[in-house]
Amino acid sequence: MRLTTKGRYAVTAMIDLSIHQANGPVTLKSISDNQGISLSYLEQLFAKMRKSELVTGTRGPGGGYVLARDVDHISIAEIVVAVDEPLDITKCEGLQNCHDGKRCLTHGLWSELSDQLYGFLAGIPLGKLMRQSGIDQQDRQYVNFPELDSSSDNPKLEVN
Amino acid sequence: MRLTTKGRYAVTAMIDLSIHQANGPVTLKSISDNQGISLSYLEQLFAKMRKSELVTGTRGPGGGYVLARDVDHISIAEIVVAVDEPLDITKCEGLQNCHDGKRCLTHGLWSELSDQLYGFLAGIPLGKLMRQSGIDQQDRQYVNFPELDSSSDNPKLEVN
DNA sequence: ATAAAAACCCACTATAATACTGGGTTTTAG
DNA sequence: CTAAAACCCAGTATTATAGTGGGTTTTTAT
Repeated sequence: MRLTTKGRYAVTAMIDLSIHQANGPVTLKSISDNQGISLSYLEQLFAKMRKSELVTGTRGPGGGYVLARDVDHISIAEIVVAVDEPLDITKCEGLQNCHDGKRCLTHGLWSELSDQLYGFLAGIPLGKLMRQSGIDQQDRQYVNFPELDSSSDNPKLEVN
Repeated sequence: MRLTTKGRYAVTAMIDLSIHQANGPVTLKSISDNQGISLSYLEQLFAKMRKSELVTGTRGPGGGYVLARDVDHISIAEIVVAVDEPLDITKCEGLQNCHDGKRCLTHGLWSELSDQLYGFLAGIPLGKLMRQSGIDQQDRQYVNFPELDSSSDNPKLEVN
């Protein structure tokens, strides 16, 4: 399991979507404007999330995207996995063998860690993050974070 | 907090180091051979981990690296953070302002999630992963994973 | 002393992933 | 019929990943 800026874009877009979908389908254009992500990149991300059945798109004027499921039945893990592709298995080639026929450390250990991480992110529903955004489920566009200490400029965090 | 193949390389190398350091300092050459990571790339990774005081290097013949602390006092989180650079803050520029003077969703939500993730990985000491490798603390080089179900070819995992 | 092993350092390069640009075509509401 | 939107695709710029290849210093062993 990887966790990169790409996943963050997807999660961010999904939060924006979940906030605004009460008024009907949300256009990628509006998410693009709100979150500063290019429209075409959003299209790519949503194409994947649509294939993973996290969102459904409706065409035509008044169309856009809505969540395919309730906001509390979509996990962060699902979103992240939907957009980051499985990345060709370079060394082990999916087998248990590598490095001249012996199994490498990486294979088992990272899949173990990855499993744990997946479980962790699977336990965080989109709705939880959405609620933490401090928005009152209305169509407000800009967000503040009362429960977050903004001054914690933590070196361990990497926030774009 | 990011989690990419780079972090996996670092964690893998550190596990290899922790397994072999009983016999004295471990050379990057040996880690390179064991794990199939290029020597120079390892040098880059270890330069960062040395700056983060996770390892100490000794020069000259018989030299190499050892862990700077006990295997149970180095967390996976520390290793990952040591090698993945803070990645220029593109939009918010470290401020709480973005998108025409308003605070963006991403900033607070992802740092919140990132914090949780960090806490999660901080709770996993290197020693735990090392022990899961099934090695008996001896100088055995190749590893099996009795407690892992190899047949779980899980699509959510990305294992190189 | 000298040679060799290793960290340590640096500049460059190849590959791959990220993110975007820009053009389309379909579908559908009005 | 028009326009708004999803949907699609090929290409490109930028960045990160991973590696190559050369060095210098430090230190041990001969």
